[in-house]
Amino acid sequence: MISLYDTLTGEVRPLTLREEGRVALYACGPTVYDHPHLGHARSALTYDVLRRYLEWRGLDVRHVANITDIDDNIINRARDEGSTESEVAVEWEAVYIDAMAALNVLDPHDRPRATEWVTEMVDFVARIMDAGVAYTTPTGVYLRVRDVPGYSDLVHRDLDDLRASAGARVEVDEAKEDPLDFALWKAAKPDEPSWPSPWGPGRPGWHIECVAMSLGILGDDFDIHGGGNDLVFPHHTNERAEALAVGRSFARHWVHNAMLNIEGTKMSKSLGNYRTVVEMLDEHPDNGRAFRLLVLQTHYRKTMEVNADLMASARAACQRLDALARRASVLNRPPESLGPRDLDESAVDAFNTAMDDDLGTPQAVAVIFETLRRANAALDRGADDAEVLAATVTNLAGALGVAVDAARRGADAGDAAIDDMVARRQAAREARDWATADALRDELSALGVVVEDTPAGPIWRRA
RNA sequence: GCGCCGGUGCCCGAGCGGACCAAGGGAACGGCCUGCAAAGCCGUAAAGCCGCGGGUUCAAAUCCCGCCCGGCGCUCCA
Repeated sequence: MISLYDTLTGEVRPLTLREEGRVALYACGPTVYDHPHLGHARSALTYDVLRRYLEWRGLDVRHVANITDIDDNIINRARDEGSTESEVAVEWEAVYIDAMAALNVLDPHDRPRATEWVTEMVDFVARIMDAGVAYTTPTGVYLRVRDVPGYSDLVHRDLDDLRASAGARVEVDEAKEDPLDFALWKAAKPDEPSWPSPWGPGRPGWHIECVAMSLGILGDDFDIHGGGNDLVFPHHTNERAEALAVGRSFARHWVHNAMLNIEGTKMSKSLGNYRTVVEMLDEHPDNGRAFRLLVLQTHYRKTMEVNADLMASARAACQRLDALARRASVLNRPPESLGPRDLDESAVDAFNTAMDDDLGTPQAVAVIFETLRRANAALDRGADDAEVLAATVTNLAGALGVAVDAARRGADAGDAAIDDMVARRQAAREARDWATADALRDELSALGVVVEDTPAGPIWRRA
């Protein structure tokens, strides 16, 4: 049985599905107006791993991740660049999608864009108005929070308490009845993109988009709603209020991933430690995979640390995965020839047990590396179970989206020059000309190439 | 200020009442293997009182109280 922490109830509880065998998952995506940063990556990876694991367990998952392509940031960016909101959104959405692909994040089944759902949003707002829990002001349409029972349940804070701190950072709009009330529809300002509505031209409030799209695509009572824990309030709280206001059942389970720190402190532009996914990826060809492993090694609900040393150690760990695959590739039954049914049972059980318990990826990764050691030991003594153990490592890593690649000798191989040097070194070795062999190895080393001698001949890889 | 989450070895990070495993990854050191290496295996960590101080319990890293430190959130804004 798979259990997950549910933000609403504040406890780890069994995942009870709306429909047997099928999971409807909605994860909040980014607002596209700038480079995606490592926080976006962690969030996307969290739900990618959740989705992959559910599928690994045989469930049929429908994963929806939205793209917010209209909001203040986009409008400001367009204004600064002298371009249009649409151009900004299209440009940055492409960057985001490329970055996620580089991280081996599976494409969600649906990637709805806010601007394509405006009609549904207007309709949703209208129904909230009909329900009598919203009102209009010169600046837009607002939801009357006090009319929604249980409004603050998701944040686990008292309503008065919330109200008391409202406005601590942002000025309160005087026209609102209550400082907690929030915009469902924003009246158009000059030079801003707008859509027609019963309340005049304007654009949708942020929260209405996710309700309209999640309910619109997945239907009432869908299974899991996820996002960064910074979205618990106000975003998810308000989404939920909108759904409740019209009497619709919203998410059955709320999942939130934690933030990340860079060099021990929170990542922020003002501190200058703001890191984008593209920068991270550019620093090393294997960083995409290494970052995923790093994310997996910390539980998703805990703030994680990222720095250059940790990236390097994650890369080293990934190398061990590949090293095993290289050794195993010469076996009678290499890893790719064995399927999920042929794997080491104790390892798979331990892996599933860890993952079933609120996505225990750190323990799951530990199981993979313990199995890796067992596989290498079996290989050393030529034991029969080496094949199964090696395949287990590859499959379990794959279930988490970590690619294991025996052929990873530098994707940019084709380096005929290096192949040639390696061959000359091997010839020298066979002639017992150690001086020449070692000199060649030194040259290769200077090029960042490591040579490994195996029973099947030398193989090389980039350090 | 209010709410929530954290503080475990050189670094990261599991564990969250009890068999002494305080997992796993990285780094370091020793051994085996190797022509020598690399990879791999085995083993080690003369300082881990598991942030500090109390308490509960036969038993606490794991529960309770206080304190210190870090992080996140505190409406139309990741």
